[in-house]
Amino acid sequence: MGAVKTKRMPRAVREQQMLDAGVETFGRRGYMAASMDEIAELAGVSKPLVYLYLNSKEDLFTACIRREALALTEAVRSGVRTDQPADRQLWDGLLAFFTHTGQKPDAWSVLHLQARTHGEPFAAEVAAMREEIVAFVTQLIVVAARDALPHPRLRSCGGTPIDPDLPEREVAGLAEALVGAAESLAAWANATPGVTAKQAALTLMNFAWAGLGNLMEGRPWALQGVSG
Amino acid sequence: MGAVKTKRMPRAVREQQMLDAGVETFGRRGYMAASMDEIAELAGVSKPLVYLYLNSKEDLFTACIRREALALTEAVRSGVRTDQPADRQLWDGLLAFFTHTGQKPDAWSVLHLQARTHGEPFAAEVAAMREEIVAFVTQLIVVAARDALPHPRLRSCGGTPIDPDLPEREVAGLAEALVGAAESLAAWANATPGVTAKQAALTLMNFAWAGLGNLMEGRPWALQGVSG
Amino acid sequence: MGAVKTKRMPRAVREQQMLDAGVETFGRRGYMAASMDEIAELAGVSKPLVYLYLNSKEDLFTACIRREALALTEAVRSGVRTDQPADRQLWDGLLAFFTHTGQKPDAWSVLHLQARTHGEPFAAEVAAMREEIVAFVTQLIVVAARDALPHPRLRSCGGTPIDPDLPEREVAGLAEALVGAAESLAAWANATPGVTAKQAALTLMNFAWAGLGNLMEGRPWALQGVSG
Amino acid sequence: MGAVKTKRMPRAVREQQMLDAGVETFGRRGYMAASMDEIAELAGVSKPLVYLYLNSKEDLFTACIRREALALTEAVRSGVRTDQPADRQLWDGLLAFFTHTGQKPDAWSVLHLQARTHGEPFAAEVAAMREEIVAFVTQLIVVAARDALPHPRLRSCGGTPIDPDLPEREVAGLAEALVGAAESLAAWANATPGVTAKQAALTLMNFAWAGLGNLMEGRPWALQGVSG
DNA sequence: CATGAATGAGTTTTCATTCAT
DNA sequence: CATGAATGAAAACTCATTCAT
Repeated sequence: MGAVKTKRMPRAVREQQMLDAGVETFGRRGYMAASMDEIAELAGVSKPLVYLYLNSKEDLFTACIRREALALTEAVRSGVRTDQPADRQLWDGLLAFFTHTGQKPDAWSVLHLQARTHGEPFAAEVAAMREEIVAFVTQLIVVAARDALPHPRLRSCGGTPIDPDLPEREVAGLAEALVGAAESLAAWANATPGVTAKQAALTLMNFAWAGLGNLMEGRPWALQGVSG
Repeated sequence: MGAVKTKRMPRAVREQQMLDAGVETFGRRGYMAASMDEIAELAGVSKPLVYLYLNSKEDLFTACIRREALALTEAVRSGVRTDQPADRQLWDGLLAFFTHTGQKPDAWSVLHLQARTHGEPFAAEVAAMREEIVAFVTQLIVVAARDALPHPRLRSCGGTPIDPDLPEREVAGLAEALVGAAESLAAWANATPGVTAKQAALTLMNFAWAGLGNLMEGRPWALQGVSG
Repeated sequence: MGAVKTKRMPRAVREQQMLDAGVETFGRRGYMAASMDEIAELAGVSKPLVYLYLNSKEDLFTACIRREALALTEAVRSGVRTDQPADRQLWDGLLAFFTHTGQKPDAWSVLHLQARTHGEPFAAEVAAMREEIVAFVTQLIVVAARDALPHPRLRSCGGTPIDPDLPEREVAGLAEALVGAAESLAAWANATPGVTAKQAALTLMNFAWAGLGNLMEGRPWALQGVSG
Repeated sequence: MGAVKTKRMPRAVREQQMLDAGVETFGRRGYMAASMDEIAELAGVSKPLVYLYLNSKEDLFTACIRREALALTEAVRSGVRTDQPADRQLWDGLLAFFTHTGQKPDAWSVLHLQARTHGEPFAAEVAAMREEIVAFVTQLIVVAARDALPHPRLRSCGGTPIDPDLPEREVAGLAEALVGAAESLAAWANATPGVTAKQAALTLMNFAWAGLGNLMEGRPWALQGVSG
């Protein structure tokens, strides 16, 4: 499992091994329950070397979060081609997302659970990543509303939605819901044997796209006795 | 904040005070960072008494999770009337859910974050609650498919979906997505000042219902080059 | 050597045992070389109890310094009767001082060496005690100058010396020198077998008193080519 | 501050740079708190080189003590001309002493505080230096007793005092007191802005010389009820 | 010579947990 | 019942020291 105990490696390599061990341990045990002893052993080095290179448990955790957040956003980014229609972009993004989180469950645990559960130095780190993704999704929703599903209400929208019926707050909520659903499905797919990234993506696509579509077309869900 | 230090109370009352203190402390500090000292002090009792009644930190945490899970499901259950149409049931359930999580943020933090972040004894506890909710939502989806959006494909479905085109796995994924979205929106609503339970519920309703509807009507999202 | 391992003692007693162990260990090993493990063992308790009662190594050290500084000044104070002539007061004070430091060499090491060698939280603590002693000696010098060794220059001095020929700074220097000599002699007496407190006091009395006397009488040491 | 990082210097020079760094660091941080890392960096060399040249932290500290002890005794020795009268020799010695300690406060801290505070390998080192100074002062006292302040009691003394009324032990105590006073005044002068070496020397001269004088002349301090 | 890589052994400190009263 | 007294075990972190290059 852990790196083979090899002596005398350049610092950059050792650091990556340490981050590997950190992600694995933090992801499985949780931030607080993970001990530096265990991480060092898994990395195949002594504890002082971990401290020499990464300074502290907090810094190590932050470095893990940062590396994995970068890797995830990079995976999603490189899976999407921006010259495609919005729904295709969303599909590609989701597929890349579920593929990545499925391949690196520990990293996903670090980002999705551990980082958010342990207060401010860390939550902010992952919040930045999340905002980037939410912004990407928001953008897709807006673009979809204008290009793919043209409707008088939205016809002359610019980059930011100004339509009074679909205000910023609501779009933010939609993006939040979509991203939240994706995050949950990622955990579910990881925990449910036999669920592939493609299936997860398709499920979410089905769930979300038409709902968004109806919404854009001015046919929101409504019920008597309920007012927004 | 903590219970007033009063002497000689019946065991049941003392236990509830301890659980109150536990939920508050676990919710704010996290499971590991919460100390039994702090919890005992907040509960207004001595530490040995906490051990006498609750046995251990693990048991205390489990008891907190169980109580709050019960309270949440109970809140949702009692918000829903099963003689209503499916969409109304979903709406009522979401409203009850967001109202409850908004009123007890520490309890929600315990259930949503802490319990899932700290391994097996606890994750299972909250998973049980989650499954109940997912089952409820699944049921609503199935009922909606048959009653509210009748379609030949689903006409003769019983309590469990057996239609080959909408297999269990897919419905489970949809329910998972919906619940996940709800969970994320709960955290988002708690963290975003000015977002009410009603707004959160409406956002999710809009997002989900029409998507589900289209799906039920046999018009899933599709893209050339993508096959389920 | 250490306290006999007895169980269940009241806090006040245990704290004194811990301070005893602290003084002994800090005095012999030095502040930094002393380990909390060693102190706890010598006190006959477990380490957590030391931390429960004394909070930290720093606080423990400070408590040791404070207790021993108080004990020393108290010993000197109670050895002096203020209704006696100045030289007798000085003699009694020195005797009490050397007796005390001779009986508690570890405590003296803590005050004289360790506390001054380890920076600000501690140096200030012992500086306060020292200032009290220096003030007492200064007072004796001034009183002696007026009462016991009357001289025109000093005749009408009040509590504080205002004579331009014997300014505050110089008296402070003299007191400093006397106290410094006493401190050194205490260490010397402790290190030289066979030197009693009485002998140390007599040596210093002989050394200092006549010098102060001549000084008061306006016959300071002078050498050609040397100007103040 | 630290030595400029230059390559390829002869060993003797490098060693001096290391000792410089050691004295500065030990003097400021204390022996234990000083880290070899810091010393190596301040010296502008790598840590292994420090070990190659100086072997260990203990040896480095010892070397620092030894160099500075030598420098101090050398400074005092070269400030005194032995063809001068005893009081002049004492004056010159004190002046040289206070001047040197004032100019090298870190070195003085090493000798006066750190070396004596950290147990046997080091205390012995500085004790040797101290003994040399005490011997020099003792010699001055004896010479003064015979030459400058002749008195029947001491008339036929040789290099070592044999008079039963002024035995070795007592002279040693006097020298110890004088040296101790000097040491204290050195620290006091370093810590009190505006006190010059000359002022410190004059204060001590005034304090001590006449006392010694009276003593030599057979008029020691005496009080009824007190017997040596 | 000089250094980046590496560590064994130790430090202070905390915490869940139990007993005697 | 209730609590002050007490601890075993383990955590994060540091440091003097060495080796391979």
